[in-house]
Amino acid sequence: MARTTGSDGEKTEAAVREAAISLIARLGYEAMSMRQLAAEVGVQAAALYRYFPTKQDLLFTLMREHMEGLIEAWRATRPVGADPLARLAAYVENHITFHIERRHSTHVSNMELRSLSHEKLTQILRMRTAYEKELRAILRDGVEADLFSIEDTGLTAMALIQMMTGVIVWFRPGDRLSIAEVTATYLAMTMRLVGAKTDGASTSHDAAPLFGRAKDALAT
Amino acid sequence: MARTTGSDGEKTEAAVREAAISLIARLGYEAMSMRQLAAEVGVQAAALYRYFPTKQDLLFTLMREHMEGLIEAWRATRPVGADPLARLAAYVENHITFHIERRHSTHVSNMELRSLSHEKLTQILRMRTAYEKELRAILRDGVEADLFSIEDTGLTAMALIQMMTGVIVWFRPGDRLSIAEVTATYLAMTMRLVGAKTDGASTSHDAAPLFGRAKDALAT
DNA sequence: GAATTAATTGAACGTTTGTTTTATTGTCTA
DNA sequence: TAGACAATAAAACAAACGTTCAATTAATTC
Repeated sequence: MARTTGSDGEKTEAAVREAAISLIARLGYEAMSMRQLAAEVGVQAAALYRYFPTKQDLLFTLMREHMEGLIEAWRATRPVGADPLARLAAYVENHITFHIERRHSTHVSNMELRSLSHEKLTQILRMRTAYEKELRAILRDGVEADLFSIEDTGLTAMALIQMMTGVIVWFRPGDRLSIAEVTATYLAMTMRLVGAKTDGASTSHDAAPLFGRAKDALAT
Repeated sequence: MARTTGSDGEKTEAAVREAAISLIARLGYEAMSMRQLAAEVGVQAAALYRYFPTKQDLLFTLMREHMEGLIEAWRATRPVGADPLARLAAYVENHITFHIERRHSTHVSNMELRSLSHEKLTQILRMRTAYEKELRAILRDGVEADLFSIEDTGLTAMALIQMMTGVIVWFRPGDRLSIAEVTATYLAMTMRLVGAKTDGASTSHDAAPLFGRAKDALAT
């Protein structure tokens, strides 16, 4: 046999991407075989090579698009010119919702970096660094404006990102908490972590009002 | 050829463990071949099967021992009967130093869970849950004693563990910061994150004194 | 110093791997 | 309706995989 009735290149390629993300997230890149992926799509293994020259190119494409999506999402959301507090809140919200909504894709991008060639790895890490740099800038501005109390900007940025991305390890859609609730709680934790000085006389004792406001902000 | 001069079972087994941790951490479990591991040890692939019945058994042994070591380290360090603040500080210090000192082993235990059979996975997860339960108990006690301000104990415990374990992603021994400095900074961040009420009138503004005390505590 | 045990080699097994090649069929265009 | 092109199947490739087995030698025991 050969070409099957109703076959369409674009649809097949999309199906390959989707199946690959799910399969790599579940089994790992090395453990997933091209035959397995092809079977999931409902096609022969050879057909995959019409869309991706090699297995590693497929992985790279998935990762690149994930990072591009993340950076684009932030670019579209970030409140330019706003105060560091609002910018930090926007960063946290964007980061968490993006990663929860793309759990599988995030898993792939975080776990399979070592399967990339040096050259491709560099490309992905460049994007990642650019994204993280935005958070460091927010923290630095906040410290300069005397809004945050931070010992080490770089270290705090890494700690925050690890904490936020870690959500996908335990969170499952349809859990006890909604995405908005999780995001609100993480936002409150973030604000305390950076020692944020909220409007007036709020001390470390009463995180509740901050928590409340975070929730409101997300409800819109 | 056959048995080589000076060969010793115990030494070989230890060398296999060590090489396996390093190799799996760098390449991943699936990507590492038994022949590669054998070459690193300076032995033929068949010799490995004298010590570990299968490749997966080797992985499981490494993970089990890592978890046993972590739990034992905490058991030996934990200040029983102390107040939640001191217990939390001890937990953070133990967790971070343990993981930094065993970066490779931690990488293996965190990244290769999916390569375990259902039965072996359950065993590892049981240990992990028991360890995390300790942190949740500390947080709960702290909230009850009105020492912490936390929205959700379980969620906060996960966030803290993700944040702390994440250290191994970016930290390299011999970095700008020493292990003690990193631990001290993470301790300060943790205390703010849980809204810890320090001795007297400390608010969210002045984290510096807390930071200073954390450093002192670690210097001993 | 002979017998026994411990440690390892080297070759081989059947599978599975990523990838390539060739042939075949559906779909679109003129 | 003929020809061009797109999309796939089927078979084959060499290489690498985890693992087993029999043979062999070093160390230990008696």
